[in-house]
Amino acid sequence: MRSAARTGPFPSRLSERATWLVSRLHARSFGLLNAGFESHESGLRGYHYRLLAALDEWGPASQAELGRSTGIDRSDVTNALHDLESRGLVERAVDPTHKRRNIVTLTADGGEMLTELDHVVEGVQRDFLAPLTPAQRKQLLDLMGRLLA
Amino acid sequence: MRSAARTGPFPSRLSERATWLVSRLHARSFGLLNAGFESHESGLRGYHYRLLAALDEWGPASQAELGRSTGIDRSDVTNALHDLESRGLVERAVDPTHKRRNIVTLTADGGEMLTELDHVVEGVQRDFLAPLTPAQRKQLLDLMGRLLA
DNA sequence: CTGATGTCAGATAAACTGAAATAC
DNA sequence: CGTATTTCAGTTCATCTGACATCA
Repeated sequence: MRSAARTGPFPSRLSERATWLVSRLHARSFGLLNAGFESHESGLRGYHYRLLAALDEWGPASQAELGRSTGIDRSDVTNALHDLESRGLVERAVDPTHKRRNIVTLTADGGEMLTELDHVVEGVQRDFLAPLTPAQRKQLLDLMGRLLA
Repeated sequence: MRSAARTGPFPSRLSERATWLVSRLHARSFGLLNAGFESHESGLRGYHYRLLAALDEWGPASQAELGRSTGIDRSDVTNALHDLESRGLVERAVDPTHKRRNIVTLTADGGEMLTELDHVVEGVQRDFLAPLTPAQRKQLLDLMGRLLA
């Protein structure tokens, strides 16, 4: 093994690479999420949850704003919102002040669905963070939030 | 916004969902990594780096072991190793004690390539962790490591 | 026979690209 | 004209599935 011979400001060990750790964590949380959504049988997936949660957290928004706040591509926002609208979980109305723009609003049904999906995500988060103490969980969420701020 | 009305052991805000944070962080680090590998012009990507780094970190291994330690699927390990072998960065030899198994070894050229790619990944890590203090970076890597242990 | 391994062909689905039409 | 929004069609690429032959 060559790593022992290296020196430098950053670790050379794969297990200390932030990119690798994040990638592995993503794979795990993604798998847990998919299993959770699958078991819920609503047919909704990560994209849909993200959009519902964003509408709940930040209120009505245009599709472009939703895309920016959730990190979902504008064209994928369109597709996912189409699914949500056809189920009555969101409503799209033309913005009177800017007729090209849609104002997307969470409906009552959408709120209920979000609450259900939230339980799924809560369960996933519980499993995902299980190895950590409550203080460590808080710390991790805080640090990840700082990175994204 | 409905979130203010919720109560429970876990946050209802999207920005405090571990799954969402990890997903966003992954997207960012993935983008940075891709840009880094692209600029390096070696034609190698994340898979290749992971395998080279795993061989460096844990020494020669079978393909199945590599798959388990890196989280890469067996069939993808086969493909990526084919690329690496054709460039002389790794060598594959049949395990004399188990003829179905290949022992994969990092070559000298592979070690040099890894060092180069490591510089790319170091740069990415520097950018990625820039918002955090050195102490916070250490803490984050530690917490992520615990989750994966 | 059971189980692990390496290989191959193909499917899946999130993420991205490019272009068009509309509105400011 | 330049910019932003929505939509559509198609692409990319990491990841996963299923099957098969080989060997302990």
